[in-house]
Amino acid sequence: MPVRIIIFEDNHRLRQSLKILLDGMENYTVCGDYENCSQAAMIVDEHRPDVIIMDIDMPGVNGIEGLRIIKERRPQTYIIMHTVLEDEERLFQCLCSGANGYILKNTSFINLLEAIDNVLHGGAPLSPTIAKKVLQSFQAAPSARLQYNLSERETEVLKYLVKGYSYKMIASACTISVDTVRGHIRNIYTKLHVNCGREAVAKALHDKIV
Amino acid sequence: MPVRIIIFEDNHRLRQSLKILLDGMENYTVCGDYENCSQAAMIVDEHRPDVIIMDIDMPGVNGIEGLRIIKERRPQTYIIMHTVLEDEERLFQCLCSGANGYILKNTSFINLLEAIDNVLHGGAPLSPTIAKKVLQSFQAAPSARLQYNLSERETEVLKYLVKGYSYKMIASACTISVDTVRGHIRNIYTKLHVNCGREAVAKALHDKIV
DNA sequence: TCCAAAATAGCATAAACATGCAATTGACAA
DNA sequence: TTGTCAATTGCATGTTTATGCTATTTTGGA
Repeated sequence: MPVRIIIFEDNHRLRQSLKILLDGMENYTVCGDYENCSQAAMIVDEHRPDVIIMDIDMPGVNGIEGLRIIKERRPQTYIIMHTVLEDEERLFQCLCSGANGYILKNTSFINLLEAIDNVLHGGAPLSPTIAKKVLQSFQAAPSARLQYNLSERETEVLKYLVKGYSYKMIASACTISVDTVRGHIRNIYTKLHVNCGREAVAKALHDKIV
Repeated sequence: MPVRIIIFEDNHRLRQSLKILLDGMENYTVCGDYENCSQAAMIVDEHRPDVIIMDIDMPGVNGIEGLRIIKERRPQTYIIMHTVLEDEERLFQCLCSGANGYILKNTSFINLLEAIDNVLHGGAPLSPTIAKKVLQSFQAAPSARLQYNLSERETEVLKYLVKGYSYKMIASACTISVDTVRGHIRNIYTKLHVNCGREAVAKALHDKIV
């Protein structure tokens, strides 16, 4: 029995084109197409789709909200984001909300078909430039360390702060006095523009300084 | 002028096969092939390769160490990991160390060629199962929240802890007394198995609880 | 309806932390 | 050679945290 697909896309012509092309494939059937996600919950309850092609920028309930609504109710549905948007903020919002793929609209129809095939086989289709952004997100911003201009020792102390060491333990681990630890931490706070250890830890982890 | 490729691979037969196949392509030339990374620094200084195919599990200096050495000296070299290893620890070590792609060895030669082409065009080739692991890493482990069994209020307080709020500020933000905040934080520490705020923040961010 | 968990609140105390000020030493660059 | 910066140490003070114990009120299920 065919793979059930639903399309959310506010551009009427594109939506029709996708519907006709996908419906024309032997193994696929488009069981619904909509111009926004306002009825998303009801729609997935009724149609129980296998795959959803999801635009992001839609009037009313947009694709990211739709993604969250649908993943909440029916996490087994594969959702492939299909958008012109390349900004990292929305990209990572989608990834964190459970998107199974992220395909740019400049992609050929053939590649979209491959993407659908890909998710159905347990993969995660990403357009090349998207994959690159994702990979880069794992690397410390080269500026992070320089930006804050932490010295080597300060970085070391920060590392222990993140591990939850007390000042005494840090002093012992670095073989320096507690007062010196205090001094370093004081400087770390100044350089990171924070006022307490927890905030420093959060910033260190967020900016991948440690 | 052709794309210069270097292969690091300890399996002699596979290395020869890759060398012959890649060298047979019109646009590619294999300017070196080695069984481990012990001379990696010198090799890249001398050959200035465009692309490196890097195995991980090699005797002597392994592929992850090699990756780091090479990215340090010559970050513009594209390095595609080529391995049987699928464990997440090494995968994410590679990504954090600047790998430009991660291709499993069960991949066809055609797909390896596509991967090389892909990096050269600014992409990030990932085998489907790898791409899936990467995407999943952005989502909170479904167990995280349940694993620690934090209540709603505790999660809220933890969120403020991560933001560096003092107990007073949290009390004010939640419209409860400082003593109650204390109580919640006490419970959070117990549930997360930590002893101080910084450690709680680190764990919360690491496990994507907030 | 009644239990269990969650949320609330209070008090007390010791330890840890944040911050202001000051000073010495060594290394590396202008 | 001189000066800047990192690293080091000290001290003092007030604030914030961590933790022990107890107790009341809500609230969501069984």
